[in-house]
Amino acid sequence: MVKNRNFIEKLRELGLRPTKQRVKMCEVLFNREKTFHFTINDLVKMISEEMNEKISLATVYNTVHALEKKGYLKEISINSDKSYFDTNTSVHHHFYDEDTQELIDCDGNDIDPINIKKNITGKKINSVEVLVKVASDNQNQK
Amino acid sequence: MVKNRNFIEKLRELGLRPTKQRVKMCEVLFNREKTFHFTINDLVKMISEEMNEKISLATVYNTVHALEKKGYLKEISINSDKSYFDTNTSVHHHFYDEDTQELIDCDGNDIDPINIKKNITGKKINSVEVLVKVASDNQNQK
DNA sequence: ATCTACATTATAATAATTCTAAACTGTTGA
DNA sequence: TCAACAGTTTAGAATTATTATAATGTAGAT
Ligand SMILES: [Mn+2]
Ligand SMILES: [Mn+2]
Ligand SMILES: [Zn+2]
Ligand SMILES: [Zn+2]
Repeated sequence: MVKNRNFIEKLRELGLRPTKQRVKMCEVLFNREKTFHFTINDLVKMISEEMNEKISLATVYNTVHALEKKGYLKEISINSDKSYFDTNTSVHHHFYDEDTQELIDCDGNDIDPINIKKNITGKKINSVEVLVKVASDNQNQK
Repeated sequence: MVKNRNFIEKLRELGLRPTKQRVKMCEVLFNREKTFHFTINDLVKMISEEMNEKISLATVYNTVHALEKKGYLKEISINSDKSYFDTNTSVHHHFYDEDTQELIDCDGNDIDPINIKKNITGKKINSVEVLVKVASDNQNQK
């Protein structure tokens, strides 16, 4: 989503009413240089730091899912108890640091294109994603 | 885990007491020809079908996690609200059918080995897993 | 301005997972 | 033999993550 822009217009274009909750969330999510990864709880914390009134947790879920459906957020699968979201909606792979529980984007040329030789009859491929789990090198050292 | 075997011995070898709950769970999980994927709820259903007394949900979680730690179960990441587990503990990739919410194993030669060119300093790679999401071909057809 | 239909919010409910107190079991030593 | 004790295991209670829905808000239509 375009940075430093009137999110009111932008939300209207998407068919979403530009409520104060949504505009604030868009500012927190998209008014920045780099894309980033977050959990719902991270986001709630970020919002409350920038805002006096608090947005209800359910509304944060609602809006995140609305923006996901419109293609402005992506959900990332991790072996974990909570969902991660990504403001980088391009097709890309991830490193997951099991020590810090942080996601790191894989650049296009960090991993060669994946060639899938099998195909499931009647099904088409929607996405191909690689997850590389990493952890501290000196975990079990002598 | 070896099929058609005395799970009592086997559990003892792992340092787990062979309680009736655990032995029954091992039978349900490992006394079969092929490996399979399941959610905790799937497993509870399978157990109650084969057993009169029911095992508490917390115990199912405990035992699944114990077997996972011992390397006899693997957790699989999916964009979803529940965890999937796999009795196939080898390194392998998956197709995920978004229509039926079923996991399908990728054979070794369905996907070429993934070459990771980037490395995170001080971190070692623990796993590299590909998830291929598929869905019905004629979803949005004219 | 008022009505109406739909969109949105946020509380209440549910589902998934974990915590922990009570029950169990294996070991030790009288 | 068999308490006493120290883990271990179970499962009900508690917590956390997510969703359902009742209440509230809003954009036309009249
Ligand atoms: Mn989602
Ligand atoms: Mn786990
Ligand atoms: Zn990313
Ligand atoms: Zn598998």
